[in-house]
Amino acid sequence: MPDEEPTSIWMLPERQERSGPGRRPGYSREQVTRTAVQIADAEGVEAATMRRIACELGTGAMSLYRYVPKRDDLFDLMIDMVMGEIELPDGTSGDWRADLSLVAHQIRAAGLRHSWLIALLTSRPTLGPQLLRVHEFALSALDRRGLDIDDITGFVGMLSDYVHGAIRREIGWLEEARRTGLDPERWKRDYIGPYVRQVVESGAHPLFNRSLLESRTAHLPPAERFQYGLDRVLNGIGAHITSDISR
Amino acid sequence: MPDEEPTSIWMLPERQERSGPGRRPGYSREQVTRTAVQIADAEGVEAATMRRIACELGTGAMSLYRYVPKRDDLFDLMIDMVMGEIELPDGTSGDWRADLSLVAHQIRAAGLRHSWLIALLTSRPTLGPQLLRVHEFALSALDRRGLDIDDITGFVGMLSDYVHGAIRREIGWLEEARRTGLDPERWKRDYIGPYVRQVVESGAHPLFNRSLLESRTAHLPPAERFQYGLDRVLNGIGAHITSDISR
DNA sequence: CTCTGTTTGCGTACATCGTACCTGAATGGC
DNA sequence: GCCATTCAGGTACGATGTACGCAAACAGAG
Repeated sequence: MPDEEPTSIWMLPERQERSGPGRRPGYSREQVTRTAVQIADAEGVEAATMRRIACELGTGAMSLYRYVPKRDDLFDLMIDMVMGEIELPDGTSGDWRADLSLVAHQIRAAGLRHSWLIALLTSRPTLGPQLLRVHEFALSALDRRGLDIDDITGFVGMLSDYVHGAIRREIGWLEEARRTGLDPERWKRDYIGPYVRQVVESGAHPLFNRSLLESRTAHLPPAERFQYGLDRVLNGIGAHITSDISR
Repeated sequence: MPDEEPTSIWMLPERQERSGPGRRPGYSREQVTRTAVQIADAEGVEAATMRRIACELGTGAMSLYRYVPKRDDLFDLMIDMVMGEIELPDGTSGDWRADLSLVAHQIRAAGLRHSWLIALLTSRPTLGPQLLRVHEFALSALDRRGLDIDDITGFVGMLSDYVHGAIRREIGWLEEARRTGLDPERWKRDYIGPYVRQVVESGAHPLFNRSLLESRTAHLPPAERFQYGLDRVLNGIGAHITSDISR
């Protein structure tokens, strides 16, 4: 029956190990996904091709299609595997600020460990079980605080937007240098450097210049810069919480 | 001299129209970019291949490389052309809230007109002249309000993150349906629908369920929903402005 | 054990992509 | 009119996702 009707990867169960006579599957969906994640970590997501993953597993490219319907579905699986690395307590603590900070820092850590994560996560809507788990934790951190569900959803979205944007700003240029093949040093000096210098020296963008030259947080450790922006987002949320002694 | 050393597209001038004897260029960088934008608008950015663009212009694929070094550079040019559509007054009005709202709504409009814009814009750091113009306007809207440059940059980044995220949420599912080739109706009913229903019925994510089922803004016109979140972001900024009667 | 039906492993093949290279035509200066 | 120069565009290469089909492996029936 080759006419698999197209359905979400999360609805499509993996081939059972013992469904009847025939060869036993030599690999698993989870194993394929883990290999793809490892390759993407080491060489970028564009290196995680079907052939390369299969080669790493010691098999042929087409074998992977026994475990994953399409390459895009594999991306969803990779995202969800990495979201599974995010460790959260069983329930919220009651301190919404601490809970949301925890989620934010955990996602940042995952995004730094896997530099392809944010690009994939924001390139397409995906709703894997692990992502849902993290999302639900963030939502419940703001529950029972006098906010209606639309505000809760909106604030979590706002936080999410900030985290994704901040991580992108943190690794964006580095990733771009790697993607073009140049080493970051040379890329910065010979490729983007001259242009930025020209823009600065033109004097046409005074505030942009100040944000480059006069910034103090720009030379802060990235983690502190992240926290700096995160605090502003959390303050924005706190301003809408009536009993806002942050707990 | 074919050893063009790699440099930013913004530093690489277009071939002069009259540099010496030889044929006159039949096209222009701007013309190639506009064609690419039109194709991407109509059929998605993945349809704007070098061959397709050239075909549309009535020429061969390789001819385009006389105007654009690489395909990625063409993406930067497309982004900047669309950012050029954003109309802003010559200077800020003095009402920072109105100015930032204007930028946000203009970017949203551009993102809806060109459904590929946000995906490209957030997939790689780019700094074209038109993007710089818009960025500078947003920065200067918050200038002279008692904020230091780090706060100004941070708030504009926060706003930018929200706008990108909100647009993605607005067109994300629609785009995904188009990308997979199914019509949105069928995609929603047969593809993602059953999974979401299963998630909801499992009852494992009560707040996620409420955000789907009890939301009032979810059934609001998209423009109002955008404004709803935008107001929250602007409130967050306003809370940090000392003389905050919004002007 | 032998046979048979089922399921997986995987090689082959195809369409499509970006783009390196090369040939030939067009064109302005002498 | 000749020539150096420059662009148009065909051909070609390597890489991609993946449709297709065949051979191998294995469980159960006889």
